[in-house]
Amino acid sequence: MIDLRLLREDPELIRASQRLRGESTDLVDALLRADEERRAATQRFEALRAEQNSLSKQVPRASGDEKAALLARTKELAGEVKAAAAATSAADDTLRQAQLAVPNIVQDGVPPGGEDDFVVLREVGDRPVIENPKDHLEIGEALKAIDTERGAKVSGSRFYFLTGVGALLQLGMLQMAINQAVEHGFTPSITPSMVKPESMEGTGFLGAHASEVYRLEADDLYLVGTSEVALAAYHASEILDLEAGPMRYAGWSSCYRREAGSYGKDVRGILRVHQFDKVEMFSFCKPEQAAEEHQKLLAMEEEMLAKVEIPYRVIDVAAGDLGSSATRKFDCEAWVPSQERYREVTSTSNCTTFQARRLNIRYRDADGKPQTAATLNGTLATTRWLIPILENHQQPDGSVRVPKALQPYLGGRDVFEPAR
RNA sequence: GGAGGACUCGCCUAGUGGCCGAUGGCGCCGGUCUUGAAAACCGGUAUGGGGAAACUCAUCGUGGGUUCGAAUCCCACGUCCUCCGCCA
Repeated sequence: MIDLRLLREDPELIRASQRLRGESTDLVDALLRADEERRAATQRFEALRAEQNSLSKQVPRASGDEKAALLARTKELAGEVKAAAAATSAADDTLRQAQLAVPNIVQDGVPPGGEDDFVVLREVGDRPVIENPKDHLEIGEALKAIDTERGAKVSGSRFYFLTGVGALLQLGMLQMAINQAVEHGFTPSITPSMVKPESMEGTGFLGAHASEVYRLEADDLYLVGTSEVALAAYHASEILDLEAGPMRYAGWSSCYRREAGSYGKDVRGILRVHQFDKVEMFSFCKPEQAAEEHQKLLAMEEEMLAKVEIPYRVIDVAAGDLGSSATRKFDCEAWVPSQERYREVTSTSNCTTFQARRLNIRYRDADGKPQTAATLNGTLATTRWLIPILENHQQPDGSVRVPKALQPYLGGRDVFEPAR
């Protein structure tokens, strides 16, 4: 949610941001109107309520005719107050809806435009020279590491089994991610993968992407698409102590995505699946620290990518592709030899106070006054990483070299041989 | 699944229809005293909204209801605890 004070002071700032995103400025004007109306409704209600309170106080002291007159008036007032209260709460709802409709303000420097208008910040690592590269599924099947056929048999399309070295590789990689996070002072966390509607709503995943989310009707719960949801909601309605610096978490969870509307897209292998595992970083900090923290999360991602020895590039995502909560977003895209292109493997977003405002997450400023905190998130490793790991390290004989940093997590193995 | 009990300001607690945004203790912050500290004493110590301000409104798990008036009465829900049953 946008800060309403900022909206009142400088609506043009928000209109400009909307234009950068390629979205309508009407939403901003609707929000301004809703804000205006809510304040008017509030004032009407409060005037009536104040009168009611003061007359009510006189009732016990009055007697006889005076009391009867007072009661008659207060009785009448009670009805008016009730009506005014209803109008106020309707105005509150309208305001909230209008506020939810306006995305975060785009940070200065974000490239304008849509999905294809990102700016490449850097390319890191040398792409391996591989003749007729096999894709990850072919490699994974040969290693008996990935089984999408049985995934489909058991659960349907976009499901898979990781078996043998595939299972070990994923566990090792995620363990390595957790260890790195711990080294950097993050609190390792294993989080619920089912959450209440308000947690889902609070993190902003029930907006434009509601159709991406699995809902458990019978229990009124949602399956999370990332542990960001649980980690963000973890401190909901709390006042955090951020004096010692940002509070950082690394959440390990399974993630669930419906992938509605992506029929026929990336259907082969495990690039786009309904369920995967992920270690996600999440930071709570003061707003003035957020941009620096964003760089820190990006550096964490790059450190992981270096450890698995994958060539990648970092992109500065364009305004129109930011999603509603982010003010800026950097993706790391790994080189996928079989596709001869880069594919997203991490994403880190600076949500400034946008998400925390919804979730009512605050800290105390130098004057001891509560202020809305900033939140940021970023990917440290996911199942999808297995794709560039397998493909970039494939050998002509069908084996796969294990990156050095990963070897300790795999009992010292330095190569995966195809199963006989 | 069934039967009970509880939910108040960081923590513990008082409060059974108007004088309660709410008592007291602990903790915390500031001050006095002290070479310094402790102790003692004094003062302060929820959050949000509206308003230029004076001020005002809301919040006692959540949402409804009764009433001129609700922390207090009624209903529903949630969470936690105890017991019984059932399943790991």
